[in-house]
Amino acid sequence: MSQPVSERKSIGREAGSRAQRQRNTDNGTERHDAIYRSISDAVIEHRLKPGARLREDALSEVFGVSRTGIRKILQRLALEQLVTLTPQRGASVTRPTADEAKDVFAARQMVECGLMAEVAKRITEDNIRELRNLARQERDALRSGEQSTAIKISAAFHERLAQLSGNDTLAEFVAGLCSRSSLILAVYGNSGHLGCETHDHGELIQLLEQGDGGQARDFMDRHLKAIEASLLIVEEAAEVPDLYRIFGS
Amino acid sequence: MSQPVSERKSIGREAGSRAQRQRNTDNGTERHDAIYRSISDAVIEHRLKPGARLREDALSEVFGVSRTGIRKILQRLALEQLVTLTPQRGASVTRPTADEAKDVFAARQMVECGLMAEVAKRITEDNIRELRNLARQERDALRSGEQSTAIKISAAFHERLAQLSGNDTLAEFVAGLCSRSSLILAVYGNSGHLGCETHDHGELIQLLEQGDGGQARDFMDRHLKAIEASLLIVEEAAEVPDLYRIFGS
DNA sequence: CCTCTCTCTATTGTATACGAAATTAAATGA
DNA sequence: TCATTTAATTTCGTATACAATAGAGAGAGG
Repeated sequence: MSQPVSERKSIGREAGSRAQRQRNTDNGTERHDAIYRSISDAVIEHRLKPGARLREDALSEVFGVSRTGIRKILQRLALEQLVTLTPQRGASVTRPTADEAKDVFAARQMVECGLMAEVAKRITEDNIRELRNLARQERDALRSGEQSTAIKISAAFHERLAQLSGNDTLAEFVAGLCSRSSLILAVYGNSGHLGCETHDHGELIQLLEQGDGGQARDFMDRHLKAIEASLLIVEEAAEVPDLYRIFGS
Repeated sequence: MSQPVSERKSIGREAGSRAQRQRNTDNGTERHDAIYRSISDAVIEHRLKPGARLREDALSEVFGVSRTGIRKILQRLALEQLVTLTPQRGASVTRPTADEAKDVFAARQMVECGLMAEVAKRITEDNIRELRNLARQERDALRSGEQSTAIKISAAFHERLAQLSGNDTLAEFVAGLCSRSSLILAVYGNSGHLGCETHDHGELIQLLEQGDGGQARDFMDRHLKAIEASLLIVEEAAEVPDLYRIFGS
């Protein structure tokens, strides 16, 4: 369980090497993007659990790309805080701390709520349709019990919403926050009571359709507060327990 | 001027190679960080102008590190939007567009203003002293006509302010925005009328010292609006001019 | 039986070499 | 004289090889 990748060490070893040799001709950027998304999704959907080590060799064998490319991807993931890169020990899926969770949700509350007015102003019929579509997919995933898929789609919903504000910088920031939130939900989430309530997003869309930015903002505020409140934040053990304090002097 | 680095091509060529070979023993991360800061500062202080190409082997010769390390640093800078990495043509200092400038300042307004209340609550005597120190340094730099230094210190001031909120995620975001702002100021800045007025920061510190979060927020709002208003945004030429529209049908 | 130390292996960090793509310059034809 | 095509040079993208380090495991001593 702690080495989720190395289980498949033997998959496509020589085949991978050959494939990548030939692929040199076509556009490598796409391939790297695909791998990036692949790992990112695995982390977000909790198929790679926090703390899992991501060895460069193993990844390069699985994806048939040399370590150089993997390192690039890993660095990108590290800057998004999805993986942690410890200096001489390699990469591992980040294990978000309670503080981090608090910060991320505070950030989301500030930015996403702040964006609602602009979104309500700029939203079009097409956008509404698209959002409804996402909300429906999320509901379906939730019904069929695919929690991780639901979490991913929920993140995509919030991400798209931020994009509609027209501010690319803030949209990108929100996207990063949503990814991290997915990870946080995967760790601290109460499995019985998933992050976003099913009907929440639908209601929000309705408010936006009416062009009521103020109410949308308030709704988003409650929505995010509700998600945060649903987290099971356990006070984590200190790295090195303070035995003196615990056992008296 | 368009190849600001290659002028010094011959500096420390073999010496660099030897040095790095030996330096393998001590911590290489520091060296990379130093190079990163070096380039970052050069961009922020406008010694490297927007559009300037950053050739990998030129940088590797200047800093005495192999291209591999340079690439890593360049990617980090690219993710912070300080340099642009065009697929098959290498790295260059990003030339912020007017839209980007607008987005960045909108983001700063939302986040930095939103943070003021928390900052006012948490600020300590030591923090006040530190901020006053920065404000003084900025004033001095401005008096001696060192605009680029003043811009850098001003960014550091805003950055530190955000850190005091205790929300690391938002603080990092603000730090990135400040770097980009420096670049924007370097491009669109009216040289007669530098971004932050000298007395502004001092006044802000005073409001924070009094613990008046509301007023601090309003002040920051005006402050950022003033900076943005001071920008000389020229409508940029479209990549490919629409000749039909210009010359009639 | 537990703990401490030493060695060895596994994994990362860095440099270098090779191959591909793009831009530039020159040459030739219209 | 200008445009078009081709060749050459420059620069990036990727793989591989080698060096260094941290962690695990075994062995010895208490």
